[in-house]
Amino acid sequence: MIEKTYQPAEVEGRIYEAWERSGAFRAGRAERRGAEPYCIVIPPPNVTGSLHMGHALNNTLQDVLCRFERMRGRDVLWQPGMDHAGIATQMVVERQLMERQQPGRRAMGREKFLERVWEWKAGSGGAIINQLKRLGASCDWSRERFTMDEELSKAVLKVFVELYRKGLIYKDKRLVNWDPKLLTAISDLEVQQVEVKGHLWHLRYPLEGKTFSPDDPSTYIVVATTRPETMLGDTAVAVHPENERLKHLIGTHAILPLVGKPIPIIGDEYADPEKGSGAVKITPAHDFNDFDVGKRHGLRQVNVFDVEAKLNLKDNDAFLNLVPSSSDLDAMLAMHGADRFAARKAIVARLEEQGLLDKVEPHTHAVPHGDRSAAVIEPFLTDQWYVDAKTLAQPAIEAVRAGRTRFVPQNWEKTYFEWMENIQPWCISRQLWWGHQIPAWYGPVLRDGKLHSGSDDEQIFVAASEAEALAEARSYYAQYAAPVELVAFNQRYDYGLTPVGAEERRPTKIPIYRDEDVLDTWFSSALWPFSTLGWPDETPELARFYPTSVLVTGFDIIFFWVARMMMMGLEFQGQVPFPTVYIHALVRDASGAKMSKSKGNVIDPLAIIDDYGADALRFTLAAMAAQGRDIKLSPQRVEGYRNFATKLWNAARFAEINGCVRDPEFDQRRAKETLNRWIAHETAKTAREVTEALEAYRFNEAAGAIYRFVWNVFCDWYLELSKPVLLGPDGAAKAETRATTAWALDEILKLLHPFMPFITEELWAVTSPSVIPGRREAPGPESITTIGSMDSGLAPSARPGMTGRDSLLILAAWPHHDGFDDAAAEAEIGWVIDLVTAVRSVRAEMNIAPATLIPLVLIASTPARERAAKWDDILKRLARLASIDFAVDQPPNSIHLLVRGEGAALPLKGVIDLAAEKARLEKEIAKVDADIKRVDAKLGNADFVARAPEEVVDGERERREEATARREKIVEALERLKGAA
RNA sequence: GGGCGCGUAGCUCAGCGGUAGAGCACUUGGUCGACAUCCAAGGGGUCACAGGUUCGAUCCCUGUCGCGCCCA
Repeated sequence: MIEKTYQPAEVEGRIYEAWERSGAFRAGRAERRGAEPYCIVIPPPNVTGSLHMGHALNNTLQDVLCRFERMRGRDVLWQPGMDHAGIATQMVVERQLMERQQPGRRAMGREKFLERVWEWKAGSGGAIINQLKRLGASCDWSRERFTMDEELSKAVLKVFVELYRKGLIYKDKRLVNWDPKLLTAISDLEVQQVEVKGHLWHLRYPLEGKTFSPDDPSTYIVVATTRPETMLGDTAVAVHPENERLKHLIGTHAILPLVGKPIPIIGDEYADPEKGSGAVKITPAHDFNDFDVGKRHGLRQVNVFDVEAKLNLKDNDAFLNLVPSSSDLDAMLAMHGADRFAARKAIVARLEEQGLLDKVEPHTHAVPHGDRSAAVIEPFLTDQWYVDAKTLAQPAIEAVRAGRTRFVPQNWEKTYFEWMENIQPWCISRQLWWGHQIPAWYGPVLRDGKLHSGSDDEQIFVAASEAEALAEARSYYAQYAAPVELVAFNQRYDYGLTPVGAEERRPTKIPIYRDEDVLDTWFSSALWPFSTLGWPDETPELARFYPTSVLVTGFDIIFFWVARMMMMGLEFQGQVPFPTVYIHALVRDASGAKMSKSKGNVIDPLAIIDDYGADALRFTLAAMAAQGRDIKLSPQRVEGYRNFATKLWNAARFAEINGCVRDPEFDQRRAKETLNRWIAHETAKTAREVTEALEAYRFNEAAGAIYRFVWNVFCDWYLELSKPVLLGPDGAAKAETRATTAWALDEILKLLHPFMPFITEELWAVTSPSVIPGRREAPGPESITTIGSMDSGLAPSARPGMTGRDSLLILAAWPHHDGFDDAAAEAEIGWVIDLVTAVRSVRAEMNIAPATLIPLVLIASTPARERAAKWDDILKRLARLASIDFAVDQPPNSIHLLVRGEGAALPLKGVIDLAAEKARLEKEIAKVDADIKRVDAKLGNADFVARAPEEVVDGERERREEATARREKIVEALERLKGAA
C-alpha cells in the first residue's frame, strides 16, 4: 500500500542508498558500452565549502541534465570532486590551531603543517559531498577527484613544465596584488574593489632652486594623492604635457618633502589636468598606474614597505640612495616598522607642520581588498610566476568566435570576449604552503666562468621531479667537480667555499633549492576537464569523455574558471573542453539581495530540504531557472512545489486504490476508449515539450510543462473523467482504463524524475517492485529475486499480480511517443471539459448551491448529441446536472452557454435572477463587440490585408466569423430572456 | 567612465511582432472515498515613459527615468 502521506525525510536517504548500491551513477556500465557518452564535470566546490543555494541550483541543473541523458540511454559520467582551496583551507587550519592553542604554522614547520591539513581534510573537509548527496546528485562517486590527488598533481606538474619550456610561464618582477595579512600574492580576480570614503590630500612639493614659501605658489607644485604615506617612495611628479598651467615645469625638479632629494617633473598623459591639482606624484613601486608611468620614463622603483605593509626604511638602499641626512630623515627613520595607516597620519601631520599640506578634500574611491582576508591589498613589487595568458587566450577566443564552444544564454560571450581580449598576465604563485609546490629549483648562476648568487640573480631549473631538476643542474654545473646538493631554503648560499689560491675560492658543494611557493588553486582547476579523466595518461576515459558535453556554472566564475579551462584544454588537448557552457543565474533572497552571511539573509538549502524535501527544492530551482534572470527564492514558492509532490503522491494512491496496475502488454496507441486515447495524446504532447525544453536548457519550461500536465490535465481531468469507469462494473473499458492510468502514471514518473528523483523513484518502486525481468508472478516480498546490484531496499510492496520493473526508474527509458497524436480524442474530451467548465461558471455566478442539480438542454448538432449521450454520466456528475435534454431552439427562461461554437441552455426558471442573467449576457455581447471591432479595424485596413501574411489575415477573418456567430446566439438568447420576462 | 541586464497582475516571475500568462496572495463557494499540502469559480495589468520602424509593437530601434550587476 502507498502510505497516506509522502515523508521525504523517511524516503530520501533510503532511495539514495539504493541508487548508489545499484551502480546507476557509474559511467561505463557494461550495457552502455556502445552508447553515446555524456559527460559533465562538476564545478569543484572548495574542500572547505558547505552547500549554499548557489551550489544547490548549480547541481540541481546538472543533475537534471545527467538524469535526463541517462534515461535517454547515454553513458553518463558526472565527474565529481573538490578543489583544495589553497588560501581558504590554510586559513581554516591555522584558525583551528589558534583555537586549540597549538603551535602555529611557522612554529610547526611546513611538513608538519601539511600533515595537519590532510588530517583536517580527512576529518572535516568535504562536508559538501554529503550535502550534494542529500540534494540527490547522481555523480559517479567512484571517480571522485581532488585537485591535490597524486594523479591530478602529476597533471599540474606536467602543465607547468611544458608551459615553462614553451616560454608561456615565466618569472617576473612586477607589481602584484599583495595581501599584507596573508602574506601572499593574489590574482586580480581575487581582489574586490570596495568603495571607501577617504580623502584626497593636496601636498606641496617645493621646486628645486626656489625657496619654499607657503604664501608663494610659484615656489612649489601641488600634487593630489589618496595615499600620502607612499610619498616616501616617490620618484617623480607627473603633469599632463598639454597642461597650460604646469607644463613649463616639465624637465625641472621638485624636492621630495621629508626626504629631501630632488625628483624630476615629467610630462605624461596619465596626469589628468581635470583631476585633483593637475599634478600627481609617481610612486612606481606602490601603484599600478605609476608603475607603467615609471616604465615609460625609466624611473627608479623605491619600495618603502615590507611584506606586512609596514614602513621599511632602515638599510633600505633604494630609499636611502642619494638622500642627504636631515632631521626630517631622522624622523622618518624613526618610523621604521610603523604600520601604513599610522605612517599616513604621521606623515600628513609632519607635512602640515611645515606648511606643505595644501588642502584635504573628502574623496570616495575604490580600494582593493582581498576577497579572503578582507585586508586592504597593497600593490607590491615582488618576483612571481606568471602565465602568459594573452598568448593562451588567442585560441580560446577563436574557439568561441568559431562557435566550437557556445554560451547559453549567448550574451555571456560578450563578457567572455571582453575579459579575454584585455587579459593580463596571470600571477600563479602564492606564498602559501597548502597547494602544488612550484616545480622550480634555483642555484647560483654561471657567468664569466664564476658562480654568482643573490635573490635577483639565480639559475632556474624547472622539472617535473627533483631527480630531473638535479640532473639538469648537474649538467649545468658540469665544469665543477663539487657535488650539486639539494638544500633547504635558508642554506641556499652555503657553498662551503674553500680557498684555492690567494684570490680564488672554489665551492666544495653547489646548493640548489626548491621554490617554496605553491600554485594558485585555479591553476589546477583549469585542468579539471582532463586531469580528472586521467591525463597525462592516455586513459580510456579521456578518450571517451573528452571533450565533455556541457559545462554548467554561474557567471561569476567565467573568468576564474571557464576561460582558464578553455585555454588549458585547447593547449593540452587541442580541443575545447566543452561545446556548450550553460550559465545560470545567481540565487538571491526573496527581496533580491545577494545572500551573504554578514547580511544574515542566507537561505540554507539543507534547512529547506528538511522542511519540504529535496524534490521540492530542486523543482523550485529548476522552475525558476529561466535564462538571463536571477532567482529570488522564497520558501513560499518551495512550499508550492512541495504541494505538487503531494498531489502526485495522492494521484498515485488513487490509482492504486482503484486497481490501476501496470500491464506490460498494454499499448496505449491501441487503446479503444476515447478518454484513454486522449490522455495518451496529452502525454505524448507533454513528453515532447519536456524533451525539447531540456534539449534547449530551458529548465523552467520543462518544469512548467510537466507541472501543468500532472496537475491540470492528469489529476484535474483524466482522473476525474475516469472515475465512473473505474468505479463502475468490470469489463473491457475498465480494464483498459486501469492499464492506461498506470501507464500514464509511469510516463509521468519518468518525465518528472530528473526534477523530482526521490518521490518518483519511490512511487516507481511502490507501484511495482524491481524484480528480474520475466519473473512475472512475484509471490511476495520475501521471495522476490532482486537483480543483484539492483537490489534496492526500496519499499517492498510487491503484491500478487504486480509485474516487475526492468530497472530502477533512474535507468528507465525516457518516453518518446513518435509523434502520437489524436485530434479526434482531443476534440471530444476538450468539448466535455469546456462544457463542464461553462456550466460550473454559470453555477458559481448565479450562486446555485452545489447540492442543487440543474437541467441542461443542448441545442446542438448530431455529433454533440452523441457525445452528450456517451458522456451523460460524467457530465451530470461533474457539472452537477439533473438531466440532459436536447432541443432545436433555446427554451424560455434559460441561461445561454456557448461551448466550442455550439449552444446549450440551463432552464432555470425560479432559480435564476433574470436581471442578473440579462446583465451577464449584455456584458458578453460587449466583449464580443469589442472583439469584432478590433478585427474589423484590422480587416478594414487595406495595408493589413495586402501586407500581412495570408494565414494571419485568414485567421482574422475566421475570428470575425466566429465572433459574429457567437454574437448572434447571445443576442438571440437575450431576446428570448426579454420575451420571457 | 566602459560593459551587461532588468522595469509585465498586490508579490515573485514566464512570455513575446498578430486577441496578455503562471505560482503565491486575494474574493466567493465547497468535505461526492486520491488529495484542505485539497476542489470549483472569480476579481485584478494604458506590459516604466517618450519617440521611431511596421499593415500591426508589451515584444524590434533610439532616447529618458528608475534599479541591479560586472570591469576600470
